[in-house]
Amino acid sequence: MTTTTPSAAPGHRGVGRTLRPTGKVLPEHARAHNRSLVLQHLFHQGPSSRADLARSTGLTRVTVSDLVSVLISEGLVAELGVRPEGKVGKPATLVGMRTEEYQVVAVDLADDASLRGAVMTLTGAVVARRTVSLDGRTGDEAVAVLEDLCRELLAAADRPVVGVGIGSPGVIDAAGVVVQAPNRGWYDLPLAALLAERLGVPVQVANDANTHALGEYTYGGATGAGLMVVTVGQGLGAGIVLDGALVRGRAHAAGEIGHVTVVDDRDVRAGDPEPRPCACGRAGCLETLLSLPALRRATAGRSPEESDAVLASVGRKLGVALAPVVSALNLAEVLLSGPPELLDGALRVEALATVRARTLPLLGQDLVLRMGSLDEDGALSGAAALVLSGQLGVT
Amino acid sequence: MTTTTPSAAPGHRGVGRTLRPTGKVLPEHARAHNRSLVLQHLFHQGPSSRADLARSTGLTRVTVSDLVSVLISEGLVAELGVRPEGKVGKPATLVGMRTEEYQVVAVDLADDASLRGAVMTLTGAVVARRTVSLDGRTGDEAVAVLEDLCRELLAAADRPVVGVGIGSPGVIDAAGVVVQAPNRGWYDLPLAALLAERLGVPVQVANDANTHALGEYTYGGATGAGLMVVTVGQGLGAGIVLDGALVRGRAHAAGEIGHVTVVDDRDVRAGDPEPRPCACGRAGCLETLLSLPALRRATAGRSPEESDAVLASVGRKLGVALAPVVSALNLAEVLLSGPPELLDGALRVEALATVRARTLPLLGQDLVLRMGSLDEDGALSGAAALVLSGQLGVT
DNA sequence: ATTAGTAAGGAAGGTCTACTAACAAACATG
DNA sequence: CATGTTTGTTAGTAGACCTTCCTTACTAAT
Repeated sequence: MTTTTPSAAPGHRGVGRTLRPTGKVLPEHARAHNRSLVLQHLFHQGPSSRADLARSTGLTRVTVSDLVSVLISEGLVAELGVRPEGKVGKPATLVGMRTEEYQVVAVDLADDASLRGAVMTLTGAVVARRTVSLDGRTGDEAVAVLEDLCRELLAAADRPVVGVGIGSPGVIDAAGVVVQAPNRGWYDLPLAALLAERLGVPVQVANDANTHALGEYTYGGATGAGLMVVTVGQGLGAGIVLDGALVRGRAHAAGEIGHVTVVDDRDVRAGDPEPRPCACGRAGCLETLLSLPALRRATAGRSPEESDAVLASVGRKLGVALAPVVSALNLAEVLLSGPPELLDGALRVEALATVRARTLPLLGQDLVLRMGSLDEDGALSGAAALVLSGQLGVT
Repeated sequence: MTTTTPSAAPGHRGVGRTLRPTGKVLPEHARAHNRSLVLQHLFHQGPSSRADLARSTGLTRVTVSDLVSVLISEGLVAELGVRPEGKVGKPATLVGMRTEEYQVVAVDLADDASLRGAVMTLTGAVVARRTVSLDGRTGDEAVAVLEDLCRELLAAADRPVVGVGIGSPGVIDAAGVVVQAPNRGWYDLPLAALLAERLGVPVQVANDANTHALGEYTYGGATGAGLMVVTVGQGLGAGIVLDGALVRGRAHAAGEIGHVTVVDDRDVRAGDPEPRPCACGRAGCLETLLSLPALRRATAGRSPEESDAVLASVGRKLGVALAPVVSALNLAEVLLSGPPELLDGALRVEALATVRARTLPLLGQDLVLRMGSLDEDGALSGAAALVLSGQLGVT
């Protein structure tokens, strides 16, 4: 660094201790932003005329025409002929994003035993699938398996591939470096950069729960004004979208709600069963109640009524944990992702009731707590959304 | 509106249901951003040379020189002579923000009975104070009292005033419209626009707890990567700063954690006293335990040991409510604002211990939970920070 | 059939922004 | 004293968007 500046101006009371992230903005960044804006509208609104795009983006027709012509020359957008509906004036020429002419490779690493991948169109339709077993391999060997899977999927694509998106458990920073993913034995592994170099294709990597949230926002039509997606799988994760952007957190660990304590000795005194030990080394974590293994164990061999009672009690714990988050962030939507037969019943109903009962009515009343719109391919859709976001700026 | 676009392209599975906030970016916006960037560095790092600014912003010396010359012509920045420390090369000309040559009017509406205001320099030093009693006036009358106070403060300023910043309880949107502030009898009141027109000066209005958080970030040197400021006063509020920006929430009600339920019948079974009724119409809200009236009532006439026990139990409740938020957002810092004799002892210690005990060690271990750096003028500093942010882009 | 009127899209020219390249000024050092 | 280093400025260039004006193509009214 340079030797900078005298300590402080008079009157500064300790201002400026912390590093503030700053960044210059160049006109070309504005251009990229506006380009994404056009793509965004075409993606979500479907084919439009240039004039339509000008109206909805606020840019002039000239600028939109210019941006569109670049997008057409790149092949991302195509003219689709004249709009049929007749009105006064010159008929509009529709342009549309060529969402079926490009593909994305999406990989879901949520499962401990196997890697699931797919080739998808830009709209999230699955074109081909591949699944490979890990057979206990971890570390560099697991990376090699992942790389092979990606190659296979890239070969299976029958259209140009925009990029590879990977949703993985663990703590992953914005550059796609896996800070830690204990299940895979990955620590400080620059997975995105590494695969991008080996595959020769852009690669985006992010936490699986976070990508899931992004997927619900991009493909599921969820709001971006305050969204939390709770993913129930082997473990429990969550992703939060505020103001259209993923929340990452100080150490890139935002969304790790699986290990919030929800059962302690006070709860036992109030009538709860003993807290179960958790893989994290403590006990009573939410994940010990709300995860597929935990839910299956708790409902196995029970009558429907008994199961519902158990699921409701888990829903209540979830609601208790969600209430402060909903309040602090004034969330609009909380989505649950996982098997509907376990989640979309007493559990969900009780969770919503609990959140409503425990928050300011102003905050809780309008809250939506529902199942995610994405099916079992939600994780893959999220990984695809990651590519759309990273490569095209479309969310 | 126009008649837009056919419903959707084939393959769109319900994409684009919700309105996505978008906005074009023009080169002039980039310019404004870079201008703020320069001001920001001068504000926080103190006087620097143009070359220093170029290095720390990433802009070229030419561009920085250009921006600085504009700022100088506007009077916001001044040359301060040559840097004393001799090194090789041409000596640097220091330029600095003229923080003492401009003033800000800040008003704190947190108190139910009176309005506190001050004239402050841009660095947050108080130049003059005024306080007026409301005498029970509400609605338009309260607005009139506020307007008079602002006029008085504007007259008391002996330097040009950059703007008026107001921190008020209630739900307030980004445009400074008071959606609801029951204590004042304000509903859908465009307070910022109204006062700006009457006073002829830019006016910024935001929730008092949110401004407080902004103040800790701007003046207190708190991190912007994940900050929550919990303000304990007549009631309980909070503000959250993520990625350098205030979280506003779906209905502009982010930070309303005062009415999260923390005592219910299960807690009673576990040994807690009966939940107290709350002003919100429910019972057992955090605010019924953690607010100045509640804390004073709970500690009045108690021995220090008894008081500490009470405060610790309140701290525990706070910790239980904070744990899910800290986990979900991976917060870096939680600050408490209010009387240190009540907060900065057993309460804070127990709250931190509770959060740590109830969150993933990775998340809780590095968490800082401390008193805010701002003194009793914290609310005013926050209001001043609001003006800096709104008018100059400095946070 | 003709004439208005309306809307879409493109071409020309202008302004703004930041960049690169080159240079003069001012100082420390060998 | 010559040399090298750093600062800040001047001049020229490329990019990005804007305003204005024009042509094209269609509907609606006469």
